[in-house]
Amino acid sequence: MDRADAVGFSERFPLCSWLTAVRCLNPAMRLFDTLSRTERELAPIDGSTFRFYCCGPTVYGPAHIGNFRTFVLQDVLRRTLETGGTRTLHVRNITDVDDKTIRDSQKAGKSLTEFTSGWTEKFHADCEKLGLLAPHIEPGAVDHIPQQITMIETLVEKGNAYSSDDGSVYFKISSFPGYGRLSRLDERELDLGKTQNARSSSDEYEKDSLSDFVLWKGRKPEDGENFWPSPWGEGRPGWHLECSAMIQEYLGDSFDLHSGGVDLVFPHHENEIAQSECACGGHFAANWFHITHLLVDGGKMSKSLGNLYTLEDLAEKGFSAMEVRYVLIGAHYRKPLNFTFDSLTGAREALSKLARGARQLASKIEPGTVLTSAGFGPFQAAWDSLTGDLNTPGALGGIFTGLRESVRLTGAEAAAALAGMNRLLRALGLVLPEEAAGDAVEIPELIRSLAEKRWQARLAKNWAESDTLRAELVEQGWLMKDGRESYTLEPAGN
RNA sequence: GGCGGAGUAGCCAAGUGGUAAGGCAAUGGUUUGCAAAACCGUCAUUCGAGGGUUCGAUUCCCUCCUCCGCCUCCA
Repeated sequence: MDRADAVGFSERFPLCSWLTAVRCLNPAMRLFDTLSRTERELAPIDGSTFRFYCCGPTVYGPAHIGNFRTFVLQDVLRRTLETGGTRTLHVRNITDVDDKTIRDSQKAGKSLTEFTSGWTEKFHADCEKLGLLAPHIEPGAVDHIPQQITMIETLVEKGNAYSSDDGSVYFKISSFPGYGRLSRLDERELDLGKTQNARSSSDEYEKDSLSDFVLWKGRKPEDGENFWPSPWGEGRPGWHLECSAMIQEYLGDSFDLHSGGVDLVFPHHENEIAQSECACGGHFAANWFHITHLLVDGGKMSKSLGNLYTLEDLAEKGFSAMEVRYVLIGAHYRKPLNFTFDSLTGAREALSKLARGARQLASKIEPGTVLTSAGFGPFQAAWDSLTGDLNTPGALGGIFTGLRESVRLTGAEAAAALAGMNRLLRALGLVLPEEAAGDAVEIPELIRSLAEKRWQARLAKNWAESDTLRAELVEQGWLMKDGRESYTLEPAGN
């Protein structure tokens, strides 16, 4: 199957020799598809570029590490595909108009755009710290109002949507038989009939069926300045429709993969399928990739429990974004991941162990050797884990195992192993700590002189004074480590 | 209540119808004036509980317990 596919690829692209070679060595990866509930091989449906869409953040505050679990795993998926020689087109939106962005921008006394662009910038800064590749296209909903209106018009024309008296437009779920397939919603669960309580409920908009969802929201006073003209009067787009319209704009009617957190399966993605397949008439996404939620200390993350962390919160506690990334890829994406501070500390140790391993491997290679090997050497098992349903913890384990195996390697074999390891690290998006990272820390003059005093005492074999001074340094929060010819100082207990 | 997912050593976690990867922590050793760091070694007869199928199950089936997610705009 894999081989046959590779042959087909080379026939289609006879000139892409290096790409073909990579593909032959590393056949396309496999990934579990939420809709079909099977593991499937990921191959671009257009034969050249793997085009995928990720539901991005709603920019009304800082993203937390739970959000980033999703974005990091999406990043690993992209990196793995690219490492395997597949070209990608990555689209991730910014949700910049919805109830929360409007509400909070008003609270902040800012315009919606001013408010959301601030949080978008913050999001980008966090992404960069985490080593996330920037999407090729990052559309915002506000910039795509015409496309959204066009899609709604199409749905109304086709009889899949209807407008109500208050200027809102709803999608008629009963017009799409496939509704509920992704989330396995039993039809009995849906209230498909016209009900009286729909009209009399506290719901703010008028719709025929309780299950019907809004495509366009008629203007309301609390929207403030945030409304746009439309054939149904002034208003703003519904959240679900934003994604469908932007997907059609940048990826067309059909594309390779759609992704988001599990919570988006229903109703968001279910609704997207309904809108897009009714409006465009084709098959929407070929694959669905959903990332399970992060737990903190075994439970749900929430502000009230005080366990909702942002990168900034963790940085204040002395943890780097790369350490956070390591923790986030430390569990399989379809299983819950329990985030703890112990695992963050563990990530620090694990990362420096990887860095030592890489340095040791590099030390066995002639300087100037070009790492051209296309294989993975002792890290083949790690690569197989990664390309087999994106098993990131399996891949991490495989790197450590491969590192142990490569201890015996020399020359060209060591070079090939290092090339394989680097390729894996790139796929996982891990950047290893530099050897002398501690040098960046500023050491106060008092500490310097204490350390120097102790070093002299130690050279004079005055152990008692030496130990007293070291204890004093610890009290000041500094750890002094003796080397053969000199010493190092680092902040203790971080 | 409905649907979906998870329970593997102190912690974070892979994995498999044939007898449990890896990381952290812990611990023994080498080294060090002593430490730290580094390096070498040890570390689950057992995979939530109880049944069943099987030559054999942690892995398949059933029941139970616990936890988590979704059930209309939360990644």
